[in-house]
Amino acid sequence: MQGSNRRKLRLGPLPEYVGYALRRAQMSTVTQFVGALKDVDLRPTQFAVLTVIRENPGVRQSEVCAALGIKKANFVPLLNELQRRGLAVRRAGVADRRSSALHLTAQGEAVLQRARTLHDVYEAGLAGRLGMRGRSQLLSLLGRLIES
Amino acid sequence: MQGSNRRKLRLGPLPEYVGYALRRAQMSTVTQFVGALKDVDLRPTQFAVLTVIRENPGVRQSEVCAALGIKKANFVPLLNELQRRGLAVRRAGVADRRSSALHLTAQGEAVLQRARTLHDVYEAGLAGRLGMRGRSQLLSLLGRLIES
DNA sequence: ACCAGTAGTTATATATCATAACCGTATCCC
DNA sequence: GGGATACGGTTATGATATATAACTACTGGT
Repeated sequence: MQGSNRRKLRLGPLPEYVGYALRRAQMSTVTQFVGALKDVDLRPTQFAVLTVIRENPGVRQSEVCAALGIKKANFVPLLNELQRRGLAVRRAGVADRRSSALHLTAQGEAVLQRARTLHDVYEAGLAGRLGMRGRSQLLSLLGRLIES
Repeated sequence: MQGSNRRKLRLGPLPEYVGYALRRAQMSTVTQFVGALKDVDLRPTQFAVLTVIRENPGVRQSEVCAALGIKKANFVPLLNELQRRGLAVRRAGVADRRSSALHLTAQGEAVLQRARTLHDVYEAGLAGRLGMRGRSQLLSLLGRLIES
């Protein structure tokens, strides 16, 4: 990343730690993700939010938050940005006037469509490293860590 | 996390994405890590830095940065904090007066020792979810994602 | 009509991650 | 040996992520 400090350091037990390996893997994949989707300029969380809204037109903010593990307070600026960019909108709730119903705009649909194409390339790159079998094993193993 | 928005949302293709699964798994494990080590009050990065210094007494900052994927600029406040807490020290470099040689203090050694005990419990919890075989598979698969 | 709870917002603090510019020192090389 | 160049570390700064508490507006039950 910088400097040619290529004297190999001893990492001790770190490489044997699941948490450490997860951290490093995630740092690496996020970087790749951002690079792969830079044409549509979407970060992983934004991509996930758009996807959930698209799959569930009219959802409430708190539902998206619960589904993705985002705090409702942090969701506000996140959605503001998507709205500012014309990708998603808050519509007034019909039954419950406290809540807003989230929808993608036509442009949001288009951008998400394009993002998916780019994401597919990125995902294929990961699958290439893992192999088909490895990929499904990984998904299964990570799933065991997620369930709280 | 909040609200009883337990209407199951459709997540679309998200659960099939390696990147998304990694993200969720890491969110979950970091939370567990912080909880497990709250008695010694170490975050994952601090724990990793102390470990590397301990394994390589006298390392330079940039070496630790390269080994752990930390930007040198961000390493400064990180180490400042460890030094402020009396866990690590910068000693003047002997051969090269630009660099500082990093060492753990006696207290740093003690805290790291204690941290490792706590970390072992946390790691065992993860291993319990994965199984011994699953754990080593996971480490292997994550390793394939890390090599850039 | 009251009141407890919910949806969303605001304000705020901390941690994380990235870039660029800078200082002092070391190295290279003529 | 002296000047260009590179390196180690620091500072400053900005963007992003994450967490908590308090507030407004509204809901639903009794």
